Amino acid sequence: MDELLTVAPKKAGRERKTGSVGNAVDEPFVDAWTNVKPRTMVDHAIDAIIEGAARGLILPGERIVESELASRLGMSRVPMREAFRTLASQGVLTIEPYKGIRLMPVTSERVDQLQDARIALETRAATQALSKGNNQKRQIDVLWRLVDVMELMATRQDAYGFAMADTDFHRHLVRFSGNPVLSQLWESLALQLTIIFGLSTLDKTMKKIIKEHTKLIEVFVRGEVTEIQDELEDHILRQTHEIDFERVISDRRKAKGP
Amino acid sequence: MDELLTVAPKKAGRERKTGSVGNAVDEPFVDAWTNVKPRTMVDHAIDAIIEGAARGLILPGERIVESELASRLGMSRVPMREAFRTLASQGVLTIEPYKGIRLMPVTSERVDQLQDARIALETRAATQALSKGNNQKRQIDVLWRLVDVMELMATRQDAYGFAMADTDFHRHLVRFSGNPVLSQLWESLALQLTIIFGLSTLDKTMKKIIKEHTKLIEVFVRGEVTEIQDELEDHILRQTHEIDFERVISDRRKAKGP
DNA sequence: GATGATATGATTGTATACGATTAGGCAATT
DNA sequence: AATTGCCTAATCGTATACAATCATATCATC
Repeated sequence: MDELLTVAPKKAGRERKTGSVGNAVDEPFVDAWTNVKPRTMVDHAIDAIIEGAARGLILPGERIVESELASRLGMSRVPMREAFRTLASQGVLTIEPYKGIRLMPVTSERVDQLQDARIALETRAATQALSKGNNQKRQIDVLWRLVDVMELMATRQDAYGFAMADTDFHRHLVRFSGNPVLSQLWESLALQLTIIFGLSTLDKTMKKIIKEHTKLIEVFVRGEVTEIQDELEDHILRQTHEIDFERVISDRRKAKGP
Repeated sequence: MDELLTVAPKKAGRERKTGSVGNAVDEPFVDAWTNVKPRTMVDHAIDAIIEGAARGLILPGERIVESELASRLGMSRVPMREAFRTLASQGVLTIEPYKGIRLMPVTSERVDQLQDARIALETRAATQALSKGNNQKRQIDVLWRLVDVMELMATRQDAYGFAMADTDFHRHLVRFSGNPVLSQLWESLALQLTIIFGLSTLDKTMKKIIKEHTKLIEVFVRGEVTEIQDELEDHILRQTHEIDFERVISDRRKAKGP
């Protein structure tokens, strides 16, 4: 970590939780105020680590020194360690007592495992969403809007924004299951995948990806369980295969190198 | 928390990780030494909270005061808080900044959600296990042995031991997928369900439960994907329906009452 | 009586200080 | 040369001390 992590400041006041476009499945607009929680140093630390990892300031498998990062972020080691515990429990970091903390090691095998777990969660979520009839206009509109965002980002060649919209698409699909447990597990996977892939979305296949998402929506509207399951599985596996994993890693190393 | 949590002492030395019967899918016996990690205060705290919750010393939704529990376990608040962060990230606790820590609130709705997520993970795991041919003698033997344990515990009327064997059965089934990510997510669910149901397994249906597991093994051996998926889903849902949820809660309150 | 301001105690969030463990170098020994 | 023991620096784990926040009670005001 040679570069400064200029992440922390961000106002010490109160803000809302990590937002995304829409609200929950049924809840109208109630929580907009009740969800306003104080942001502690731990939250900042968590955000900083995630962002630092996604931006390649910390590479997979690399060691993180508590005191160093703490002082860099302008806090003491105590909240730092609490952030570590949270992220370790989510699979982002590994803690070895008295040895140190490392960013999760990344192999193509592990990516496959994460994607496989994703398939498990997303297919179940879609199935449950359908069985609850959560594929009506209200939900579909959200998905179409996100595809619009993806198209916008594609024309702008904004790989980061594109990836975020893609993530949001799937996040909402999972939410339509109405099962927060599924959502929470999914978020943990999404976090790890975000860190692994970072900003490195390959622009040439954006059109293809958009097409796949429109197909997903169409199938979801139709409401055939096995069909959406197969479509989702194929979609996720395609994503894995289309990413040149070794290139992502080597790009990272180069970008950070000297 | 009126009663003493006499959980902590347990020697300060080094022990191995939380054990279960067998090893991983492929790994032989290599890690028996390399896996020996130092046990820190945080580990003790985590164990104590889980055990205290499973034994009903802390009830769902109930508040936990850091300093109180810390002194009870003979440690300072710092490792205590790290344990809280870990468990909160696994859904066992809820943290509200400056307000306090609570054991997860429990409703029958949440149990359904947990079980639903379990179905997602276990059916996928079984599917993957089959596709990798991990339903050979070596794996099946493990499952049969666990059914034997269940029978032994049933004759002994040892509800706790029975529940543990049941859990181990499913744990191994998930492991046979060879996907540690699935396993990790599953452990998080198992932890929450353990805390919710605690020791309160109802003895009258033990025989029925054993029969269900033998059926599961048979179907697993046969290797038909959709069949094992359906069987697993039914099995898990039956478990949910057979448990008198309100009774579990009220028993807890009574047992702790005065 | 309802409302609002203010003080007080309990509890959480954070910083600092100290003890414990590891990793690596170097010399002594075999 | 390989092994062993000991030393030191770096880093982690834990305890303690202090600051920030919340909840409640008390009181004044209308």
